[in-house]
Amino acid sequence: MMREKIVLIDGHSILNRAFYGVPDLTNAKGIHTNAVYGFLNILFKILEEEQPDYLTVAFDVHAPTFRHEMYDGYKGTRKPMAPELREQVPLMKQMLAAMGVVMVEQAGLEADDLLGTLSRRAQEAGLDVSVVSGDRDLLQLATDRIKIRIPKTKKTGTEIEDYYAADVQARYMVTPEEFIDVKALMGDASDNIPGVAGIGEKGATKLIAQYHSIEEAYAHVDEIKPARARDALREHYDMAQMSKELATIKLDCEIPFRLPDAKIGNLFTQEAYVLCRELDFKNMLHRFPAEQVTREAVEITVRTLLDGREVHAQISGLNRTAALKLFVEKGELLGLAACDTPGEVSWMPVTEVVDDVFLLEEMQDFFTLGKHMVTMDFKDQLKRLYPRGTEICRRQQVDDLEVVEYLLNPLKHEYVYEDLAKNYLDEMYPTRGDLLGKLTLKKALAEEETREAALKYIGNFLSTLLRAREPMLGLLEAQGMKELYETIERPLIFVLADMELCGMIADKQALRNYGERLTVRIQELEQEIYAGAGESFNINSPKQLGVILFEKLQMPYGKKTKTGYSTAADVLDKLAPEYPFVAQILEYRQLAKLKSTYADGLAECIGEDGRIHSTFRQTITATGRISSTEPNLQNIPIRMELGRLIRKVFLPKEGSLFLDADYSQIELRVLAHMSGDQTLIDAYRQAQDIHRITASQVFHIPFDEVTDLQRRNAKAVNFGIVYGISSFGLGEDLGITRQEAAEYIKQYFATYPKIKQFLDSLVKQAKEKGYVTTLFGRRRPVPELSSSNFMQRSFGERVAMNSPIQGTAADIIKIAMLRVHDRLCAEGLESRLILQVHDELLIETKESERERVAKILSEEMRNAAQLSVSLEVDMHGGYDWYEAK
DNA sequence: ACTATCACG
DNA sequence: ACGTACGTGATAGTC
Repeated sequence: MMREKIVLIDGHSILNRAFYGVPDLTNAKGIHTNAVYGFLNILFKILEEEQPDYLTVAFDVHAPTFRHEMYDGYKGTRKPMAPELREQVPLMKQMLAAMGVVMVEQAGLEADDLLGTLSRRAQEAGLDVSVVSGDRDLLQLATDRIKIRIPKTKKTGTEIEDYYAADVQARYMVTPEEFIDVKALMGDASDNIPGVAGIGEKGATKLIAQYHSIEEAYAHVDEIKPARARDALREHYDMAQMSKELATIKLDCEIPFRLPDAKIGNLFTQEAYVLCRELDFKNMLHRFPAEQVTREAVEITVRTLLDGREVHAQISGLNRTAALKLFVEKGELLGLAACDTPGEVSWMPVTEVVDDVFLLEEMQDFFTLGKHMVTMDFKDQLKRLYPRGTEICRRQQVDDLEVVEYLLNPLKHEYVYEDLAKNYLDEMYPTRGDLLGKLTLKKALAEEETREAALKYIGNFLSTLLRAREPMLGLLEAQGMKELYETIERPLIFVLADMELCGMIADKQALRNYGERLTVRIQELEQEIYAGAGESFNINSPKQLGVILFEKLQMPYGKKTKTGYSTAADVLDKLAPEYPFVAQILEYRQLAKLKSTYADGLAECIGEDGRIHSTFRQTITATGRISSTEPNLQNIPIRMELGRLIRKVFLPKEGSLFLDADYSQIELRVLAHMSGDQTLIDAYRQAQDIHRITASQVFHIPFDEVTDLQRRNAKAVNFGIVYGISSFGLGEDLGITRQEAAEYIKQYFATYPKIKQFLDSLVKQAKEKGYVTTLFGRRRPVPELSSSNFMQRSFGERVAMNSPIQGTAADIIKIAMLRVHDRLCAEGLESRLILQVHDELLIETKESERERVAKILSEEMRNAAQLSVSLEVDMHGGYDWYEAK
């Protein structure tokens, strides 16, 4: 018969491990949650592996101090608990209580002693025991029935080291009981165990392995070698005995503990579910049963309407706002959901008689009553109703709560209705996944069993939209982002929809030819590389390549990644001059990239109209930029000639050409303006070549005598400033020492003192307020700045310096896009804005409109913002994208 | 699902 | 002492 099993967890120790092993996480309310999150992950992993019958977590009564474990568990000193960790202790206990997990803690006893006692008692009761701790001191508890488990939180996941008594012996050369004596001899400053001065880990292990105990060693003290250890033990024997007492974990404490109480029940309770939701532990929710009931404050009635007259009866609500949402899946319109009275939602599915036009008229009815529309995913709805829907909606006030939530919280990775309900209505709704699983809405609506859940989803969604609008817009205004939203983000939705619909011609045949050219060379290189390696292997596998380069061919490796040798381009670049083999690898990599991502990847994206319709995403980036996906048209090669040639496949339509305009150093100009540094402002007023003039001013050299190297260095410093300068990063980039880089930075700040002041003020603001802002009021929270982790805090500082600059530039080009788009429409031109690449706009321009469009594009980009330096624009025309750049 | 790499601004 | 430049997305390999 299988023995029963108990898992005992060292609560504070595991929480501490999790805290340092998991990157800083906060929930929507800013509460730190990483330790609780990491703890639960370890807990679940262990429960899954062990399938135990009993579970207990032991805590110390007083929050203990911890070794500073970020890099080395051994040499660290004890530190008081970080506040971000301290605040998670009660949260952790709350979570465990919610899961019905038994916790033990007792005044005067350390968790070690509780674990020691409980593990022995359980063993005697005939159970298998697992003790889970981050602390190796617990190894003295190991027997052949008591397993000590030490989790290591790595970036690749959690790995657990297991020790039965025999494993301790194998790893440390001593038995678990002897382990106590080893520790007593070597001492442990962090546990206030003095040990014997002059005997370290090695010496202690050797002595105990030989004599098996301190007492026995002392009995043979005259035989001990080396002399230093002998004298030390002789001198400090009393200290050794005292240390042993301190190091010994108690096994026989009085603890009121009854095994049946520790029986594992259902961990995934309603209470735990709610707590996980509140802590934003999204990927833990799947562990809970699907029918998990959630708190819903409002009973929502969803009426399915198949007849227009019924609809009219529904829209008499006095509310000025109507939540309207067209549900569109993969371009297919499923129906319109509407809600203008809380709790009452109408669902009008597309049927044989109800089509786009019908539903558009329903929407129009709401507008006619003077109602505002509130929705999410508005861009997709607009695209589906083009062109009539666009015309109708353009004149309305339509609020997209996804965009609003993005402005309020730009660090989110997904925007879902239930988060809005939770954050702004304090109501908990099931997620789409809870209700529909992986089904499409179409399928869920069609199936009898899932239809109710689908309607519930629609009802919850619309009801949330209707009621969340006001608090969200109120918050937006309170945070000073109303104007940003109303004049930039909200109207931009229309521009992006038009750009996506328009798309860009790509010549499929030309792409194929380009790909074939690459293939020829790739195959040549493959053969040469296999010959050079003496075997064939997968060149695309960094792992295999690393073995070939650094083991078989014995090249010196520069860097290592978590998983092995780094074979990144900057490492290989250093090897290439000496090893032609490496140069071949680099060329192969380059061509393989061009082939897979661009030649083949883009070809797959060409639609039946011969055009590529990228999706521009407005709610992704932390800084306010837009992003481009499926395909990404914002990273088409340009720096290397071979890659740049791809741009020849992008063509304007017959009778049109491309006009492409990009801002010249917009971020540095934004910096000059925002910092108000007169020297930099003047520099922009007098010279074209800003990097050269920077070099001249920073290095005190006449403008005409600046060498190319000096200019290059100045350029790197300028980039560094924009990225949130650090001497390490700059040094890395320029291949100079950190000290030299620091000297450059010092010189730079001496030349432009207001820039230093400005950047410092950004970090200060971020620390005080928790966020930084752009010139147009866009916010970027910087939670990393409150981290106790040096690396994360430094990252926060760089983010605080970079975001206002990158974000302001993003704001400016969005303004330009709106104005360009507006004028093209207003002036009845056929030319279309089709692409934005952060500081660049591309217009497919009718030949007959070339002059007018050129003027519009250049003017609107220059005048998008009035800064203390002018915004300069470089513009080119061409009959493919290569030519227009 | 995650990592490494590399394309762009 | 710690170990990085800021912001993205796509692909291939690996587990």
